Order: sequence, then structure tokens, then C-alpha cells
Amino acid sequence: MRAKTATPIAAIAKVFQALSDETRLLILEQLKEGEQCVCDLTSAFKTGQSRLSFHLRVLKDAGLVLDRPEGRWVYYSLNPDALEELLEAVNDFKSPPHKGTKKGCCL
Amino acid sequence: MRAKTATPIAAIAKVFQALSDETRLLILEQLKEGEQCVCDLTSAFKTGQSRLSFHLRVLKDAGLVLDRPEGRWVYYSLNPDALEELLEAVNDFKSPPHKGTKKGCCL
DNA sequence: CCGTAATATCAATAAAGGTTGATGGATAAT
DNA sequence: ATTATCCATCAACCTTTATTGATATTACGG
Repeated sequence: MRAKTATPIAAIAKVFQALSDETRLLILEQLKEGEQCVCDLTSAFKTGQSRLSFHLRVLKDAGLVLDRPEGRWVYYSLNPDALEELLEAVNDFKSPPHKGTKKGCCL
Repeated sequence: MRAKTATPIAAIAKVFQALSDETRLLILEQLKEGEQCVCDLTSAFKTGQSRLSFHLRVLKDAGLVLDRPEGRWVYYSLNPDALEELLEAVNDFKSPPHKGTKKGCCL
């Protein structure tokens, strides 16, 4: 059976906290287009650089985005693994009190 | 096609905000067992009643739980619809820039 | 080297969130 | 009717989070 790390509740809360801000949700939407540097986002959102830097850090600390420094630039991208874990966490709440471990329909 | 209400970003942020607190996550876990009144939760968590009342209100305002007053008691339960919408919202972030609408593998 | 551009970090302030204890309204029990 | 129980709300307080402008850091181009 796969490890099923059972993310601790504090980490889950942290991810949700990172997702609880409109600006950060918009950043994630934007990152769906692919990797972007802070300057891209700064001009896309017409806002201060330190503000974006702050929000990107929150997202990064929560594990939702990855950063890849290259020269003077830092490119940010979505972290697909984190989104998978998030889906699992949400599914956990949805599930009714079943006893048997029903594996997913697709694997 | 089903309505696909496209929950506004502010509402989504609000749901995530409601989920960003450990106590509230524990409450939701507890509610997986089924409807419970505030007094049940108060004794389960060994904490002040006003504190639980506060958190339940946050969850309710976000639409995550439903309340059903009955006599002196108020019973809270998970709102399955909200959890579905939440799953959709999370899936939205996960999806890579595909053009075609690929329906799920299971339906 | 020196200047400039891309980011991060910091300090100060403002705004939002969480905890606690007290109060009040409704309902049930005596 | 009085009292006790369940719950919501409020006020006060403290903590966390967000915004802004300034400064620091690193890398690149002359």
C-alpha cells in the first residue's frame, strides 16, 4: 500500500490559511499559465513588489508553489503534489463514516 | 450541462479561511460522525462554550455546516454540497492549461 | 568597479481573527 | 413561577496577518 503520509492537521490548516486570501488565489490562477517571475506578477497585478513577495512566501511556506531562482530572477510555479494532497484532505472531510477502505475508482 | 455556478473568488477565499483553523478542522472531523449539538462538542473538546459557538458560526457563515435548532439544542452537521463545491474549486487550481473539457474517468 | 534591475526582508502601522468571561434569550424541568 | 440548561452575542483583550515604504542582497551589464 502507498505510504499515505496522513498530513498532520497543522500543515493542512496552514495550506488552507495560504488559500484564504483573494490575492493569493489570483496568483495561483495566474500560475496555471505556467512558471512566472515576480516581475511578471507585479506587472500583471499592478501592485507593489514587496506585497507580491510576501504572498508568494506564504504560498511557498505552505508548499503550494515552488521557486526556481535563475540569475536575477526567481520563477514560481504551482506544486502539483501539494494540490493532490489538498484534494485528499478535502476528500477526507467529505467521506461518510464507512468502515471498509474503498480505494479510488480510477487506479 | 449542469449550472456550474462558478463560485466567486471571495466566497472561495471565505471557505478556505474557515478551514484555516485547527479547532475548526477538528470540529469538521467530529461532525463526520453525524449531527451534534454544541454541548456535545463542548464536552468532546473540553473547552468553553462561547469558543465553540464562535467557530461554529464561522463554519456556518462559510456554508460548510448546517444548523438545525430543536428545542433548547442546536444540531450542527456537515454540508455535503459545500464540500463538493470545495472539491471543484481545488480541482480548478490543479488543472493544467488544457483546452478540451475532459470529463472525469468515472462517469 | 559602478550602476541598475529583480527580489527578499524589515519596521511600522493597520486590520482581521481568536479567546475569555459576562450577559441575555429561549426552552425545559420542578 | 422559579430555576436550570443550552446557546448566541458582546466587550475587552491579545495575537496574527496584510500593506506600505525603506533598505539589503544578489546578479548582470557597462
